[in-house]
Amino acid sequence: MEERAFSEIYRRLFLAYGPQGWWPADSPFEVMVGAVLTQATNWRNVERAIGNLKEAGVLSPEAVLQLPEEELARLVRPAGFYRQKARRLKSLARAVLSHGGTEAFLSLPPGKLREILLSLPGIGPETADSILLYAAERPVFVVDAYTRRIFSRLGFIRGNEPYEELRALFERCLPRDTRLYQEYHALLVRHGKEHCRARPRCHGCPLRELCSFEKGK
DNA sequence: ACCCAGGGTCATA
DNA sequence: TATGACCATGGG
Repeated sequence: MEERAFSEIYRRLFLAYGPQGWWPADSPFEVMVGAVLTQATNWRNVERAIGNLKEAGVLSPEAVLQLPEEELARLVRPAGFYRQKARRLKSLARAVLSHGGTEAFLSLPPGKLREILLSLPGIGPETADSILLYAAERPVFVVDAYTRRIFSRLGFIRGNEPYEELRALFERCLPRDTRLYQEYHALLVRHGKEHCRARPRCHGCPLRELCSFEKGK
């Protein structure tokens, strides 16, 4: 049904922007940390926070668990929501270690891993799936706000569907391929920032021929 | 002075 | 199921 269209959109995005090299991180645990810190937050600010963690030498589950919560909060402060994020990182680190470390944790069966992640405070479907896709490298399609906005403006969805419904839609319409999902999500974020913000800048949009949104102006 | 950013939780109806 | 308030920093 939409298989053709979804693949065509990917093709155009890749042609327009090229490979995005996601997720930008030096280790799987850094991916997990970034996934929490970037919640409703500009990536720039996340980079500062992660820089602080590296500088302090605490970018490991062991160190995060050791560090007093107030100290952790001070380090991740540039990322905003820093008190709850410090708490969230703590509980994530605790879960990782209780399953034998990052490697063992990420090697759990994907369904089981997803269940554990979702049971943690402050980890919802998008954060969990980002970890599954970019840290555990499992073929899970990540649905974020840009995905909703872009595809609703293209006319394929309303935009307010439940998370699982959209994830199922994308996974049904695309080949089950981890690299494809990684690149697709990254391209959607790139395209969203560039052309599909709340205040749209449709001029020069690589998807304009497919977009039913411009007419509404 | 606004608006927004690579969400999630909780209370309410 | 579906809104709304809240969390907080930094850039445009």
